[in-house]
Amino acid sequence: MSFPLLPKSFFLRSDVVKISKDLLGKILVTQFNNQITAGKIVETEAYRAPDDQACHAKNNRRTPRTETMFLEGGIAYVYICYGIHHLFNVITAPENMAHAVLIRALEPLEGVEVMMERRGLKKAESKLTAGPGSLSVALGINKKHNGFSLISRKQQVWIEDRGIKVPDKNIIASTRVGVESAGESALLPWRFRIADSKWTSPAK
DNA sequence: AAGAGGATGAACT
DNA sequence: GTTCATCCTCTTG
Repeated sequence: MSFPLLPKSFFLRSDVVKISKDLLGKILVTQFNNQITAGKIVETEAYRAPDDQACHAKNNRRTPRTETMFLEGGIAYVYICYGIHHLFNVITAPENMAHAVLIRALEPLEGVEVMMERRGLKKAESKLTAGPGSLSVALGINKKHNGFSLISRKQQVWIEDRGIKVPDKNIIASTRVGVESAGESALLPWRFRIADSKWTSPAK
């Protein structure tokens, strides 16, 4: 079986909020050491420079870390949070527009045994892949994948479209997690979850 | 060169 | 609900 990948044009659109919703129901796949792990995206957050003050690249701030965000859409942005957690984002929009979608939770589909082993869990409970730090561990994603292309299978991380449609009425929008210090931007309803999924991280 | 703080998660009480 | 692990990045001096 071979499902189509999301085309570059999917990522190059300028509305990162729309893309965040469109990514719900898509399949994030990794293949490291010939082990496939895959999960349906059930929770995302949009980050949009320059106006969004919760975004690392707010006010188009360029640093060695944020430089990835200014690259052309269709690549991964992975950074370390709190010194421990590797957070996986999808970069969108054309070059020099620093937009990103944080993937916050997955519904495990393939390689569940591998994921459980990586997470040190004995059961496929929701904490296996709920929360951005957890899903990165489950899929084997870490900082070294920063900048990897998502639009081919060659760099072991990609996103498939398996034809799952998530209607608007099944999408819960709410404020983003952990951005309280971002002033007015903290109020933006840019966190999106699939309403009937048990695999998302908890409501606030 | 030093210090503060962070797009979290786990283990507590 | 609270604490804290743990370290990289950025700012300041």
